[in-house]
Amino acid sequence: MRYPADQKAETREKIIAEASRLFRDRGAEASGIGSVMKEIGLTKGGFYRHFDSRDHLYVEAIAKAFHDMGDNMVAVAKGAPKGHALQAIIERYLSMEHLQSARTGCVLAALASDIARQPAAVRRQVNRSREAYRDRLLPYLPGATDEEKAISFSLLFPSMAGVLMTARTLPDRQSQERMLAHAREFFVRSYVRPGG
Amino acid sequence: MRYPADQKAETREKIIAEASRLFRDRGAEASGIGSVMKEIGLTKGGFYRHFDSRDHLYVEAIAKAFHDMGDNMVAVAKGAPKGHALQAIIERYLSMEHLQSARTGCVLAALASDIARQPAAVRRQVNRSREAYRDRLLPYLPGATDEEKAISFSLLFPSMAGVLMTARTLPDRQSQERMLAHAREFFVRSYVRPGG
DNA sequence: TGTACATCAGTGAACGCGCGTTCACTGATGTAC
DNA sequence: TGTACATCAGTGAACGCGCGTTCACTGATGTAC
Repeated sequence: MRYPADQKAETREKIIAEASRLFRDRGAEASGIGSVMKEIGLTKGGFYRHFDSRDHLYVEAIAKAFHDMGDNMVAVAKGAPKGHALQAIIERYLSMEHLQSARTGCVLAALASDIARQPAAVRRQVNRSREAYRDRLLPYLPGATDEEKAISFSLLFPSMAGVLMTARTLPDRQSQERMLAHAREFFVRSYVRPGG
Repeated sequence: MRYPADQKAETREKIIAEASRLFRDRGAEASGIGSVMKEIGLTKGGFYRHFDSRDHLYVEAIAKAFHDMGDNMVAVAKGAPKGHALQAIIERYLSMEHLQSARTGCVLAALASDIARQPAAVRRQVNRSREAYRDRLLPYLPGATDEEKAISFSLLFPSMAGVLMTARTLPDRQSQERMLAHAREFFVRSYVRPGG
């Protein structure tokens, strides 16, 4: 049957949003097209009216994850007391809430190893979303120039992603909380009050 | 046919070693039992003479990866000039050689997100190998007590793993080298010469 | 305004494929006598 | 020392399953007249 005018675009966005969540939550390889479509109430055959292949979805789902994460981090920064934006970002990133909500959390902590195994063409596209994410956060990062801020970003966020994903591997909540607490202390000390 | 006396144990070790490499290289989900067995010149049916299930192999393959990585890092530390063990470890970990050899490299950078998605029972076993790895590296980490050293470990290694895996996602060699170089500089400054 | 027709998002069955796992079988070696 | 037999690591075919992808079909809506 024919569907209302704007429905196709809406469905496409739903597929991307759901894939973005499922990929982060269960892993990209463990989340099939069938489960993505089922989750939004459609059948998997319809997927190919929106994407040429699963790989095309992969790139868009990751872009969406970077974008949503950017929204969250910018909101945290803007909600922080004056001069404490970066500290608020670090404390939110390295929180138990973030650890427990992988499906809406940082895509690096959830999928970086998987992205690293993709062909260069895919990684080139993913890199563009990563740079867009980075550019939105530059204002809150230490450094005299945008170049210095970009270096800060490419150290701080990968490091925090590594700590978050490692904490997620720990078998009990207390160890996780302890690792995150030490990391918050370290990163705030290193990036917010360097030398202080 | 019946096989020579010690062959069973040898085959078991070969399976674990090959799985350990393949899981890190291609991802755990992408490396089937068939490909592991084929790689060591056997057929997949024989796998079940050595393991009850794929999950049992998973835990052992990761333990083996931690153990081999421990051997490497201890060797690097012992080969370094006096007082420069930690610096040597950081520089080796954050090297292009390590970035390009995921199959023999750090299991956290390769598989931490995957481990995080495993049931608690699996994570408990993995955690024991991680602690064994940590304990071997304690002598080279900053801190007045073993507890402080353990905290240093659980900050430094997850952070470096995050940087390494993120660098692996970058689409070109120059960006990768740049990210690693900045990270080496930062981690040596933060951990080897804090305040210096 | 009313009618005939084209459109095309979504359905659901089918495809080949590789997965983890099972199992009857093989046959060189170790053991019992 | 020689022979008969038990052992069991590894083979290879088969299993059910879910994957990504294809495709003939459906039918409410938009368009042409």
